Amino acid sequence: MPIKKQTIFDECSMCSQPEEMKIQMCSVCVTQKIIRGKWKIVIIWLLRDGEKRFSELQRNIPRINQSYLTHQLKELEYDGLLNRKAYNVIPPKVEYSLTQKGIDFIGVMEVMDNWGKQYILDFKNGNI
Amino acid sequence: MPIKKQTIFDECSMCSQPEEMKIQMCSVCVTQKIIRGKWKIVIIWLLRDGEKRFSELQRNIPRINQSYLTHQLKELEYDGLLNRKAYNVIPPKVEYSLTQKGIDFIGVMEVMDNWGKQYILDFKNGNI
DNA sequence: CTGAATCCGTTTCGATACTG
DNA sequence: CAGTATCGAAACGGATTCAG
Repeated sequence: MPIKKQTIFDECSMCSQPEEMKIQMCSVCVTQKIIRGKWKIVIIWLLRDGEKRFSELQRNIPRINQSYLTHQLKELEYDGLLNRKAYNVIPPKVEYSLTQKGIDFIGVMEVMDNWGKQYILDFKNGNI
Repeated sequence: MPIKKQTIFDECSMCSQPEEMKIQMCSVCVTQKIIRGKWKIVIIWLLRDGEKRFSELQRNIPRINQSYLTHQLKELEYDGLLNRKAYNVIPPKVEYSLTQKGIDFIGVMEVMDNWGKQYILDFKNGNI
């Protein structure tokens, strides 16, 4: 799984369309791509309190497998949402933390949280 | 692709975990699942001004194929974000519109839009 | 016009084993 | 401890054909 640069910028679904079809979606699409990975929002959420080591993340996301966690972290790093700080020691030690952009993203997740809470509530009350 | 009921409620990635690992993620996960489908946010966005016919949606999302559009619409309908109104005429006529829950979701997308705009800006300025 | 059904390639994700 | 490498299953999504 080679990742060289931003993973979310390849192309927006709409912005390659003819002018009359273009809608202001690119920015929403970019944001969507950030969180399409199954575990990315969990990773960001776990890092909101401060930096964590690889193994801490792994412990807190029990059903993720190691290689995929690495992959998701790498994508988030290349996309500029988190910092990776590797200490040159044995055994290895790597700490991940949110960048400013990652911190800002928490705001998006809070809105998602609100909407989702209400959705779940309505669902339980049989309104959906 | 059979869809019987809510597509996003199967289970949250985290809430089946032991208590000490459970984090308040379910509501965020639910919201994420709404928009994981490649075209769902575009569909919702296109419907924000009012109801549209199937063919209008198809015209406005040129690169989607018909059967997949049907599928995405069905999921959004079952998940309670949009209404499907079928007229019993020939040729067939079906109109889609947002439910209240779908309208509320626009708010989430606006926050995503803001974050994404800033992200794109920072990217263009070489800050990412 | 609005689907349904089928086929099929791609991407995502999980399991496992190995490395410095 | 924090990765790589490899394999395979499952989900996603596109193309095509058919139907009322």
